[in-house]
Amino acid sequence: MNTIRPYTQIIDRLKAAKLRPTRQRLALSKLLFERGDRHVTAEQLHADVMAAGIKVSLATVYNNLHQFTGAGLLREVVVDSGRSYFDTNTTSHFHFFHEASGELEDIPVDDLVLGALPKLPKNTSVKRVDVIIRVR
Amino acid sequence: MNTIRPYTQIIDRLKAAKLRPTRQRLALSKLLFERGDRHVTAEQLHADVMAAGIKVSLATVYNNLHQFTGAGLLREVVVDSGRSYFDTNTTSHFHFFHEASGELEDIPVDDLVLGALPKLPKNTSVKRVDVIIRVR
DNA sequence: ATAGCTGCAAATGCTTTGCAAGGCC
DNA sequence: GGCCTTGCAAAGCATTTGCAGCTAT
Repeated sequence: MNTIRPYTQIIDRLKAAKLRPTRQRLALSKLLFERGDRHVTAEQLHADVMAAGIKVSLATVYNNLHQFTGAGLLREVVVDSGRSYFDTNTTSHFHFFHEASGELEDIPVDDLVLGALPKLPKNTSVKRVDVIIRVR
Repeated sequence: MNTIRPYTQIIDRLKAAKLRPTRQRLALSKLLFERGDRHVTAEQLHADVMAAGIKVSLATVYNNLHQFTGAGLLREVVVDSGRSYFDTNTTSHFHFFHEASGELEDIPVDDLVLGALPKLPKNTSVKRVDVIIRVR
């Protein structure tokens, strides 16, 4: 059957983020957070959720991806100008980008260690460090 | 005066890249390659070249930026989905990105050393490593 | 009841493309 | 002359926004 059951765990997570567990949001959350680490584009997630039989507009997918990102449940990874990936792994880690397939792959944390950070520009603090190894 | 003199050095560089030294291409080259390291967007460069009194269309700026990139004279840096920077420094180095101003800044090579690269996915080779430290 | 969500379609912003006219070799 | 370049305007694409109607609490 195609109904999405309202999993307590996900609902609690959404409540903690002050996001109402609507039908659409629940469906998206299930796809994102119950399948392990994922790297999805808005289009892909939209296709997924439609395939699961839940009607959600693409605009709503975008809105939710950004709300999740704002709440710290997702991390946005920019690879191309013109395409954003959303990563369900919000811990500090880096990526391989496969130019041929357009896929993102996590780099195991221990496999790439950054040396000491450089001296930062005056009056700034680090918001995030992005490392992308482009392979083909 | 506003005329751009056809600098031999630049012309040779263009010839080596099999790009005809047209008036527009020369003007763009001068702005890009005679001012030290620069990080420009297509829009910025277009504004610069217009300010220098040479009429160049935005499409031509894009075309040339890509031709230069293809010829290895520039390097494209993706920071945002929806905005591309072109870097005149084509040597291996990393960047600070100032979120507030939208500016890119080179990190001195010695200031950030990458540890050993991780094991690559099967049948792949590294095309490029991008490191962006986002500060605010 | 009401603040928050959603869907749709239109708008946006950057970038690319098609094609006729122009310029370099 | 022939081929590369350019300019313009139109098209493309991913993403955002405005707003009327819906829904969770």
